[in-house]
Amino acid sequence: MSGATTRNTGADFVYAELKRQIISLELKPGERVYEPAMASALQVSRTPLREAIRRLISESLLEQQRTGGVLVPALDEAEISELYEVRAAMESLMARNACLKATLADIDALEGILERNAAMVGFADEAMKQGMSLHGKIAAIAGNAWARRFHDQISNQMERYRHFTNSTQERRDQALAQHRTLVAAVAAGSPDRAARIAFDHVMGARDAAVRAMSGNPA
Amino acid sequence: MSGATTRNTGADFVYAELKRQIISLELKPGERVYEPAMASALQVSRTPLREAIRRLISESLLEQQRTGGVLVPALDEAEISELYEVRAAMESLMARNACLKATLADIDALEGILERNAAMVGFADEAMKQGMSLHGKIAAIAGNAWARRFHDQISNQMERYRHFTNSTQERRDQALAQHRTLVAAVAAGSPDRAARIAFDHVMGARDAAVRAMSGNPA
DNA sequence: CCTCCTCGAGTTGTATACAAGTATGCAGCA
DNA sequence: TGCTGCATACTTGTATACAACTCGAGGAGG
Repeated sequence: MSGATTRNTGADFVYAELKRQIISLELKPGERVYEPAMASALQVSRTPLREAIRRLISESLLEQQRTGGVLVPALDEAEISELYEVRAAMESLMARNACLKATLADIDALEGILERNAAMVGFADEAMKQGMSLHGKIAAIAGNAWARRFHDQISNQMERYRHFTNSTQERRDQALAQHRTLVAAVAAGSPDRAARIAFDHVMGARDAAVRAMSGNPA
Repeated sequence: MSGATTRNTGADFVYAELKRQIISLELKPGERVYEPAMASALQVSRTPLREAIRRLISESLLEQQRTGGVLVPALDEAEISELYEVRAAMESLMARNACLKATLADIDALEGILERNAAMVGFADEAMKQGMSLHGKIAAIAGNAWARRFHDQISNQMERYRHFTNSTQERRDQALAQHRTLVAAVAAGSPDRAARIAFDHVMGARDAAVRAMSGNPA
């Protein structure tokens, strides 16, 4: 038995590949996608390509223009702030729920992640990954599928802005400290406090990103 | 010049019509959708139908099974709680932002809606509409397109559960009172308080809905 | 010179034909 | 009886052909 969650269809492959190209900026913001060219590049016919494009449009990873035709959405400095805000709302909710549902084993797991995270100080990429895994664990504990869905969608969008929002070492140290207080709040079973910390944590990241962008105009 | 936002395509019509049927429960939860039958019922070929189906799947208004084939998602009592939570997070965020951005004219508009709302006491449907329009105005003031998007998606999902979560007159009175305090917080420029009120307001609706459902098992 | 129109290349939208996969019922057999 | 394997009808997935539309170039007329 393979663990595949869906039948392996060409449209799914095209979806994944296009998504990857968009998120990695391999397809440039503002660039138009022509169906015949893209279809032959991916070695499929226009039919599965179009189905993949529809999915991507409904996730705002592609954009349809009124006249017909499809575009990679342009990057917009104002949008990134909105993305952070929604992410803050989602993580805040998940922190609250995690607080209400966490078992002792869950709390041990969170603290374990925190320790490994602390060991990564100075390695930006690894620290980033650990931060993601902390959040992933919290999301799993919270167990709200819709929140996770939206959070993932937001993360995909934000990935496109990554190059413009590089974080500093100082910022990463601060993040680690905030993660500590967050886990402490979960361990203490204080949902309001956990929610507040998660919210402020992401909003702080927003402010840092906005500052970094205005300092580093694209 | 027509105000149409997109070219009038068959796929768009099919999308809107299917969405309507799903939300209104005209298509029953758990029911399978067969492409040839649905295509001929809507008088289009399978091609635009399939594109509409893909969009609906990515909004979770349809569900794809591993074997291929598409289903109207079943109603799930556990899910509605998650939907309310995410909606609470979104409205809370929007209330906060509205607080930060509202002009004096905006506040006047909110208070106007509140007055008209109060006049509707006793008319459940009208009161519901006014409640929506209050929230719509707050969303417009907040101006976070992603939050609005997600909120709309959640609202569509919740619509399917509407029949099982009828509210009481007492609950509607309470909602009106909470709306008053929310607008007051916005007028006073207290973002934290506004956010908190909005969150608790929706979470209260969640609790009421969950109670109503366990009392009225579907 | 400017405006408007026409025409044509090229693109998207739709229908249909075909290939691949899935489920159901029935015969054969232990 | 209960199970296996197969044949068949039907469904979905893909390719291709065709229709409708968009946009730009270029010429006619003002």
